[in-house]
Amino acid sequence: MTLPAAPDAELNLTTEKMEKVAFILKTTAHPTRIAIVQLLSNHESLSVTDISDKLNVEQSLLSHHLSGMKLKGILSSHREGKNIYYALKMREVIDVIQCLAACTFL
Amino acid sequence: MTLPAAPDAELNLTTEKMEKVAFILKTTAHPTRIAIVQLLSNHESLSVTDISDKLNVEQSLLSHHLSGMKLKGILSSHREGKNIYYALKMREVIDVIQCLAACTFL
DNA sequence: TGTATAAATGAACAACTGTTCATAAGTTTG
DNA sequence: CAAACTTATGAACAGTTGTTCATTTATACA
Repeated sequence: MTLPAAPDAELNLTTEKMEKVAFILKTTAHPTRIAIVQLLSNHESLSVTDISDKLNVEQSLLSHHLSGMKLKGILSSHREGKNIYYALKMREVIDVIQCLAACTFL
Repeated sequence: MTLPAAPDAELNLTTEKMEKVAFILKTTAHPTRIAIVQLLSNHESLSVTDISDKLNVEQSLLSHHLSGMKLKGILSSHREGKNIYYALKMREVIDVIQCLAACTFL
């Protein structure tokens, strides 16, 4: 299911928008973080240990990534007993990654 | 002209692909570099001074950005007399930025 | 209350990035 | 060839990022 590959649209962003775009790109630009987005795109919400197990990333490191992403508005979280569940808040990120992933020549 | 906003597709990338996606994101994640992509999406090819003038970025700094982007496969370049012209090689990057730019709530 | 489990935090540090500055290298033209 | 112009390069440095480790906070449950 690839995106429709808009045939070379013109790009016309304001400086402000460019900065915002750069911000999003930067915030997502990391294998672990992309894996997190992927996981949460398929799971509605997962606890830190869930994610840690599935991705094989050490608790503390994962926590740093998660809270960073939350801080930047990409994820949301809520506590449920002992666990804290994270969810994908900015779902547009999926589109972006999808879009890039479609560049098969990569 | 917004992208069709594929309604929450599932994401399923291999580790390798995730790394490549992260790489592209990282390579593009900078206001100046996004501006460069934008310029070159509208201009086929421009010399360094052209770009420097239009973006108001100092020559040396721009050169660093340009050669980085070239090294990473995003741009191409060729000499023509005194000037060196850069062009957008990996045009898929436009789609990505387009896509992100469509997230108006940003 | 004490112990176990889950997650966050903060210090420390290496690695990487963005930027500036001075200089070099390639090209044209007088 | 010298002078002018265009672009690249490399050193230096500040700032940011990714990671690890030890510790702390929060919750549950015996």
